[in-house]
Amino acid sequence: MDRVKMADVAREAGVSAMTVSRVINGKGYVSDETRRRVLRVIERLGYRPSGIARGLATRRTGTIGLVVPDVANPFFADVARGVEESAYAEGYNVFLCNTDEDPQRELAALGSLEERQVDGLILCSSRLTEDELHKVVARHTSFVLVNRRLVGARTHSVLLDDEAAGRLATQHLLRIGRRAVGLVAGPETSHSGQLRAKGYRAALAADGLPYYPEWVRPCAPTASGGRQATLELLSNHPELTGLVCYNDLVAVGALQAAKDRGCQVPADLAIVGHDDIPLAALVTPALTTCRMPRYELGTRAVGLLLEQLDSSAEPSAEIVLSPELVVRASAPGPPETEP
Amino acid sequence: MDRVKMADVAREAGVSAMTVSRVINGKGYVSDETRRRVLRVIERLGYRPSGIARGLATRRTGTIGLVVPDVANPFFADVARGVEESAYAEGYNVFLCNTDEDPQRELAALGSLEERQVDGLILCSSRLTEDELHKVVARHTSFVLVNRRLVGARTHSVLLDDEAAGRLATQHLLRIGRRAVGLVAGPETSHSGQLRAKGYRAALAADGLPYYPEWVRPCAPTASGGRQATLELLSNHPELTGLVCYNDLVAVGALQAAKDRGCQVPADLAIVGHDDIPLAALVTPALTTCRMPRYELGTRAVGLLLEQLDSSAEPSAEIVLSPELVVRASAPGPPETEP
DNA sequence: TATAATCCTGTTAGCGCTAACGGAAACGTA
DNA sequence: TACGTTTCCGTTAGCGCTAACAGGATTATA
Repeated sequence: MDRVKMADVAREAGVSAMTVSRVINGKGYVSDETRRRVLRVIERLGYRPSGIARGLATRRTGTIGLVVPDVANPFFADVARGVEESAYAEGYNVFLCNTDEDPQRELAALGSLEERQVDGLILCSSRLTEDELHKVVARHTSFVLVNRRLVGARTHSVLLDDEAAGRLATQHLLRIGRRAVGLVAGPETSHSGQLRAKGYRAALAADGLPYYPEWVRPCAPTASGGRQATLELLSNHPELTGLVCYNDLVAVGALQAAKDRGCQVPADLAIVGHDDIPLAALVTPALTTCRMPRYELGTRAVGLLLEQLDSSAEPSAEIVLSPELVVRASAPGPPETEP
Repeated sequence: MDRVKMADVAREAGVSAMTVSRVINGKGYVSDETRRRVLRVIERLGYRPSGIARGLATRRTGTIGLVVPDVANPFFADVARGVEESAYAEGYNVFLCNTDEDPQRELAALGSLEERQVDGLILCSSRLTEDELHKVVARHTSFVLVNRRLVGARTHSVLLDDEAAGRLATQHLLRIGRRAVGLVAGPETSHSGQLRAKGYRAALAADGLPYYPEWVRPCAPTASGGRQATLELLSNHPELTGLVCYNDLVAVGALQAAKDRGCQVPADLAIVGHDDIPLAALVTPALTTCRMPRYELGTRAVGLLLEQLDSSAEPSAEIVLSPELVVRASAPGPPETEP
């Protein structure tokens, strides 16, 4: 039992395949009577056009490739959701490739998507070297980087202002009177982590406070990484009254470490995370955190990509999305002051 | 600048396009010398075959469609990861469609995937009616249902034993001496929820305990739904010493409700969740839960799908995956007994 | 040496659709 | 009425690859 082809519909409707194509694509001219006749046959035969054949003829597949390091990470899941819903609304389908944080997997996925002739590519938090990334970008006319910049390339990017996030988190602690504020910094190789640390230092300087490197600890980007780094920090520096954490997962580890040491949160130690993943609101005490608009990362990336598809030789564009402080029990806001 | 075609490679290598195809696909006979010459030209020109053209000629696209209700839900994210990694290992790419729990979106996604001529479809936790589902299945030769059964259809399914999960969770509480065990049941329309409730009742009966309907409360499948239902249960039935919860999110809500009422967990009230999402290990106290092998749901679904693709007219197969109890602080195990 | 099988390569037709163009009829305007 | 424009439909060629077959050369065996 073969699939119904346009030629089958054409024969039954007594028109050419090209007329059927015109009806389906709403192009050119078709009389109302002819259109009705064709649509009736389409309905009766249950015809569905072949996107494959269409892609070959038009050199457009109506697909977008999205490459993410780990779809089970709530951060990337939200980006994927943003991409998928925006793309779907514009009639595109998304090929999602998960690379398990492996650059080799990433290169393979990109190659595979090229063979499938996706109309454009969105590459999220790439783990490739700058060299590799330049080569990849050169092969595609429509490409958007998410959460990564590439200097010297005609590439669109959607970024998060990680420096502002680090500053905002630190400022909040300073504003509620915490003067001994440490940083659980995440992986030393993390570009986001470095920018958040820069924001931390900038907030201290803006308040005229000294920066103590011994109050800063790198860690794995996991709850247990955060727990361990916090235990070490608190045991060497019991004077700390606040902690800025690389992300919410690390902050949950810090909560656990505080409990391990009989430290009350927020009374003895106030804690601030980053990202506002769903977990942040569900732990006790709920986390104060810098919310990063992940879903919007996805939707804006699609926006940029579609602009590229609709026009040619655009100069590269860069969108930077700003964080927003979400105040919860782990670091409550300052007391209300009378106006 | 046009993409390099097989014909370009053929011209430079001084062979026909068909020989290039043979080299690329490792089919038929090609002399070593010719193969080397062709591969050199492929490398030099940076040729990548068109998967689109190949799909049209071979009627195989090397793609699998996966439809999930919410990719940001950790349950489905893990299924997606399992599918993607298994498929990738077999040389397939996955089209992931997110339906936002909307049956109309689901039907649209399925139609779209049909046009793209995916080689097979995996439909996860479908929200379609039985009628609708029958119609969808009839259009595809290769189809796998995940976490849903369809009676009267030649369809493969991969299922979770939700009844066993409910039984296991309840048995654990009974084993640690909790005789007044309630159930926060999740949505009344949830098939999984109904099976877990059945398992709860079976475990009570197996211990010769009476079933009290007033100890059972439906709720939304969210933390706040769980919190509210638990508050109501505890206020009407302060005699309860244990709670089985529909899933981990609902169980976190129950933790919050217990704290609201000054109830110590597990001393006054032991709590068990379902699914073992990452959150379960990160809250305090960490949740005892029934771990459902979501990643394996995905990998087994791909396995079944590939079997279908490799042979014809297979009878329908059904795989049922079993839960596993993960004991944590919210409901610790029984004290060790001397052998 | 004759025959059959294997190796190697090229040619042909087709997968299912669409861009581009052409021809005819109908319509609008001067 | 003549001319230009619009509407309507069909034909042609092609998108980039591959299944199937054919023809010639080489190898193995009786």
